[in-house]
Amino acid sequence: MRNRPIPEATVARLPIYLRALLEVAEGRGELTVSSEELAAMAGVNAAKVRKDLSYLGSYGTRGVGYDVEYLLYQITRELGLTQDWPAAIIGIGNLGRALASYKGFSERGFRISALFDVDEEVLGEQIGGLPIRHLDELKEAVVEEGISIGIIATPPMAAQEVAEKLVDAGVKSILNFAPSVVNVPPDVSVRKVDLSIELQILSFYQQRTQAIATAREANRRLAVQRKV
Amino acid sequence: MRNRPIPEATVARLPIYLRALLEVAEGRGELTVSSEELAAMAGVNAAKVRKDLSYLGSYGTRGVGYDVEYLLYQITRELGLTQDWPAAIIGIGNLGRALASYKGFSERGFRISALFDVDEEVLGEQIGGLPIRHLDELKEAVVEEGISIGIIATPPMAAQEVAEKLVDAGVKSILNFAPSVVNVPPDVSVRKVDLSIELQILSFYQQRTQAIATAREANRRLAVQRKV
DNA sequence: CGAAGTTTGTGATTGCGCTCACAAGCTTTA
DNA sequence: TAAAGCTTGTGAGCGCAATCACAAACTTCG
Ligand SMILES: NC(=O)c1ccc[n+]([C@@H]2O[C@H](COP(=O)([O-])OP(=O)(O)OC[C@H]3O[C@@H](n4cnc5c(N)ncnc54)[C@H](O)[C@@H]3O)[C@@H](O)[C@H]2O)c1
Ligand SMILES: NC(=O)c1ccc[n+]([C@@H]2O[C@H](COP(=O)([O-])OP(=O)(O)OC[C@H]3O[C@@H](n4cnc5c(N)ncnc54)[C@H](O)[C@@H]3O)[C@@H](O)[C@H]2O)c1
Repeated sequence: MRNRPIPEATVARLPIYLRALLEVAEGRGELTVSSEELAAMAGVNAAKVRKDLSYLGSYGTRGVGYDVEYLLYQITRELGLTQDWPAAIIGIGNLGRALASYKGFSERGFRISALFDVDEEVLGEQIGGLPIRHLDELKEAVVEEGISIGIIATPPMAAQEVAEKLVDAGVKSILNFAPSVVNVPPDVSVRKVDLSIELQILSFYQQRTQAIATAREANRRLAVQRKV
Repeated sequence: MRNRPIPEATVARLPIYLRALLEVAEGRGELTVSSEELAAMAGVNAAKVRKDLSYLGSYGTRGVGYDVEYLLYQITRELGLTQDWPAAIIGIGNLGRALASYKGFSERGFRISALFDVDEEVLGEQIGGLPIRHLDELKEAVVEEGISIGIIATPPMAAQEVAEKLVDAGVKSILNFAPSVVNVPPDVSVRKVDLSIELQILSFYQQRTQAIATAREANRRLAVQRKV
């Protein structure tokens, strides 16, 4: 089992377990944690927790649970969080600024180490000690700072072009906030965060339940009418 | 087929098709579009596009493709975007401000119609014409403004409490930006956007390919050594 | 009109992920 | 030491989603 490739769905949950484990470690000084407890904290099924963790190896003890510190270390290592991941943000507008001054990234070894834009107005401005540089300097900055992650926060029209510049500079991981599809070579990972899509999914389900409620209401009225 | 419930995976892709269709409609004045073209724009497989659209009904014409305007209308209707969805943002810090002044939401009928916080310092301040109100006023605002979506942008510790207040006020759809698990009754939908998790997934895959590259390199060196 | 060319709609197949259920293996207790 | 009690690790079964492949239905062309 432990030499099998880790399923994507599992990879996506490891960060959640990591967060739960940190909470356990910092909070009550418990040394071990059961899959049941972890499951409750992560909001998933206990069997899923066990199967997920079993892909990393047999790090639990039957009858006891998982050693918190040890499991923390193993997940951290598996996710590649024992090393530092310098990241660059491209497009320093509303969203880019919020991201640039967000403290939460550094907690897991992600360090924003360069900011880029093309607007003359903002070039040179400092945010959290970092100057906004021109996108033309991207390639040299990637090499100098060892940047491994590119965060795109430009308008959608510019996203593909910026992605290509990132790829050209050697960046293999991209997080895209612009609502547009970006195409990259197969050796590059792109993940997108699209708020508008999330809202549309919510409205789909809400509309659906509203429609059902309305239909029920109509039925009820018809029933009453028939009785009268 | 068209009376079957729409699979979740399909719902998540409809907004992407919608965006692609809008691009087709506005750009070149093409009246129809093929599944192949849509697939290319959405970055997915053509068969998937056809199957997805078939859940909405048979809106295409064989040998021709899909009528752009008609399909636009059908997807819009299915996603519930023919009506307005007033939303509230709770937690007006770095991220909340970026969201509050984002123009992109209104394009699809999402309207930010109230802002909430608990910090005395920011209460009363105006952002984009909206005042920041105290969280205690949430319930009355939800009723008055007909708010149907709650966007949580508070620190993680406050997220569960805020979610409960939203639920209590009657909100059935929640978008959570705080890195924490929130539990809600089964009739409420929660979607989460967690940037830190996205970065960790990226680092997992990047570390993995780096590890492979390093292993190859080591092998190569051993091979050279053996030859010498 | 008939044949060739397009493109949809969908049955069939395959693969992936979730859940269940339980043996294996540990701790505690007497 | 033996029995009872927990909790892990994982095989088996099931359902959802992706892909394939092709008949059906349309358009175009000769
Ligand atoms: N602000 C939000 O809350 C929010 C929410 C959801 C999605 N988004 C998306 O995030 C992206 C950024 O949003 P925003 O509100 O910060 O927009 P913004 O207009 O405030 O900022 C965009 C920035 O990108 C810069 N830019 C433009 N073209 C560029 C290029 N080719 N290279 C580098 N920089 C370039 C601009 O100069 C500007 O500073 C958009 O795609 C938007 O749709 C934003
Ligand atoms: N800023 C980012 O780019 C970013 C990125 C990823 C995730 N996040 C997450 O988004 C959330 C907000 O981030 P931020 O950077 O805007 O933080 P922030 O500290 O700038 O803002 C948080 C705001 O929430 C308010 N608040 C606190 N408790 C509250 C309560 N109980 N009810 C209502 N409001 C309350 C605070 O007064 C403050 O105004 C955090 O959970 C953060 O982890 C932010």
